[in-house]
This record gives sequence, structure tokens and C-alpha cells, in this order.
Amino acid sequence: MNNPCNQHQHPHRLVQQPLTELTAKLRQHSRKITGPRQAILEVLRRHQNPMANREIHAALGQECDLATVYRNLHTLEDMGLVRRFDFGDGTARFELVPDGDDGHHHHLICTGCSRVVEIDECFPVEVEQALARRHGFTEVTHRLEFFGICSKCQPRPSPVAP
Amino acid sequence: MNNPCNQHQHPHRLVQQPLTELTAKLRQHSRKITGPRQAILEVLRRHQNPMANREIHAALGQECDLATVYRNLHTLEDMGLVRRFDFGDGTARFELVPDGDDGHHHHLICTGCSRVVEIDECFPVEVEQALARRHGFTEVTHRLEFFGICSKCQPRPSPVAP
DNA sequence: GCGATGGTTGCAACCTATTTGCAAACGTCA
DNA sequence: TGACGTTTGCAAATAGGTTGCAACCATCGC
Repeated sequence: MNNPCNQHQHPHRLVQQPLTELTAKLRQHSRKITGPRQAILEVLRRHQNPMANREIHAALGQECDLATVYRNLHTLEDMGLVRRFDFGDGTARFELVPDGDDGHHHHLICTGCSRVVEIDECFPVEVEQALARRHGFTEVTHRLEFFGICSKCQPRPSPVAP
Repeated sequence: MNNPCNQHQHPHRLVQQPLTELTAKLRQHSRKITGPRQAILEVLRRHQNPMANREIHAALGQECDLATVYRNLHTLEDMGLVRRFDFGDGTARFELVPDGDDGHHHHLICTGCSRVVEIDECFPVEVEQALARRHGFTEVTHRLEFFGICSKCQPRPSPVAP
């Protein structure tokens, strides 16, 4: 038996019933449930890594305009259904926010092949709070991403080194 | 006696003899000591906070072309004289690297007025190393910035609160 | 000091990501 | 079903940054 999908498996975390939540949140904001909106969430649900607007648009396959993708990601971000990440390359990327979570987490990105690993470690809260207090800031958060070279991109030591 | 500069004081950290280091490093890379290069470093030396290409160009006052500013900041970054920061607003910012340092540090940025505070706290090395090991990455670094609301931008509690 | 040489510069055109104006199309609710 | 406000596609516009090219200039050898 051939698995037609064995070329790229998606060990994606389960995000159940995105449409139910979508409907609820959209209603809350008196926004409409449209084809493009559902399709975008569907695409994000199928991918484990943050996706750029362009990538989402490509995955959608002419289903809607690129401008619509941009606009909807803003909307979905404002509603907290989607979270924006910045890998410092001038392109915004988005991830579906798991239900009942604020989606705060970080990534480890390979500077060679752009592979992305999700990270659970986070900057210590106490230190962040101390920092906020010391400088008289409130509502302090952080943006944190890790960069490095993944195992596949590391130079192999040659078997017969000189 | 009037201080003509009392409107905005610059408590800038001392970066001594930038020209000596500039000369040395430029020679190392067989690059030339040009007017724009000296002027750019001079501008950075006079400002305590990260500056955008546009801002540097403005501070230079038509002394050279904006494209030249962009090109030189790449050059200076490659030589380690200047460090690039990304506050997530799509604009690169640069700071002079203190002598004999790699310039690694972070910032706390007010989302109201864009005030920038330099931060000494850093993500724990051990945790970063553990993370690298666990995922088989090498040469791992991080990009980390804090965002919040500074004291001046916080909503004042009204004297007669309802 | 002088001329050859290769790095630099100004300028204008270009690129990529993102935003916006506008008229037509669509989702909702009474 | 019809009215109404929200969305959409399209095309043009921004904004930050990059690049090709000819003129220019900092250096180095003599």
C-alpha cells in the first residue's frame, strides 16, 4: 500500500476545530466567515512551521489575492487566532495559535537551510520583571529567536583529515 | 554661561580613538579610509542609541548618498566595527561596537515613544548551549529585544479617579 | 611627487515586502 | 429576500534596501 503523502509528513500538533473557534471569534468582532479566511487557517493548520504571506498564498493556489492574504493575517492576528514571528529577514511569518493559549514561544532557525525548530525555553520571567521595574516600564514582553547551524548543514569532518 | 547643547545631552559611552581602529581594520581588509566612512563612524560615536540608515544619512547632512550609507554599514558590520539590531519594525539599526568587545547586548524599547534603553541581561548561556546540543545545532546565538511602555507613556491615574 | 590600480561613490533604476484606494461581490441579519 | 456593512480583486503606491555603471579618489610602487 502506497502512502501518497510519504514524501513529506506533517507531525503537526493537533489544533482541533479551528472553524468553530474561527466562527466564534469572528462573530465577536462582527467579522464575516469567508472562503479565504477559512482557507488560510486550513493551510496554517496543515503546516507545522511559521509561514510567510507569500507561502500561504502559494499554498492556497490562486484561491485568493495576495493582498487578501495580507489583510486577513492582520485580522486573524488582531483576533489572536494567529501569531506573527520575525526571523529578522524582513519577512513576517505566521503560526496558528493553539486553542486556549497565547502562542508565546520561540524558534531555533538554521542559517544554512532555514530549518525551523520550535523551542520551549523562554527568557526567565523574574529577570524580565526586574528589568521592567528597574527602568519603570510596564507591559514588558520580549521577542527572542535563536540562530545556528543544524546537523545537516554542518561541515562534515573529512574521513582522512590532513 | 549658556550651554548651547543643554536641550539634549549625550551621555554617550566613550569609544576612544575610533579612527585608529578604523584605520587598522580597514587596512586588514584592504579597504580604504574615505570621508563617508569616517563621517558615519563619527555620527555613530555621537549617538548613544541604535541608528537607522536613514537617520545616519540625515545626521550626515548630504555629506554622502544614502546608498553609500547602506553600503558602508554592510562593510563596517562585516569588519565588526558596527553591530546591526532589529527592532522588528522592518528597519535595520546600527550601533558602534565598543573596542575589544563583540557588542552583543539587548534593548528595551518603548512601544509608545520608541525610547531605547540598553540592557545588560542576556539569555542564560547554559540554557542556550543545552538547547543547541539537544537539537544538534552549532554556532547558536540569539536575537533578543524587550518591548514595553516607558514611564512617560504610561496612562497617568487621574487624581480624582471615579 | 607622480601615475597606475583597484576600491568607492553618486545616481538612477530596480527589487521585495507590504499597504491602500476603489468599485464590484459577498455574508448576515431582519 | 433585500439592505447593509464587510471583503475581495486589481492595480498602483510605499518603504527599506540593493545594484549597475561610469566617474572619482586613496594607496602604493617608483
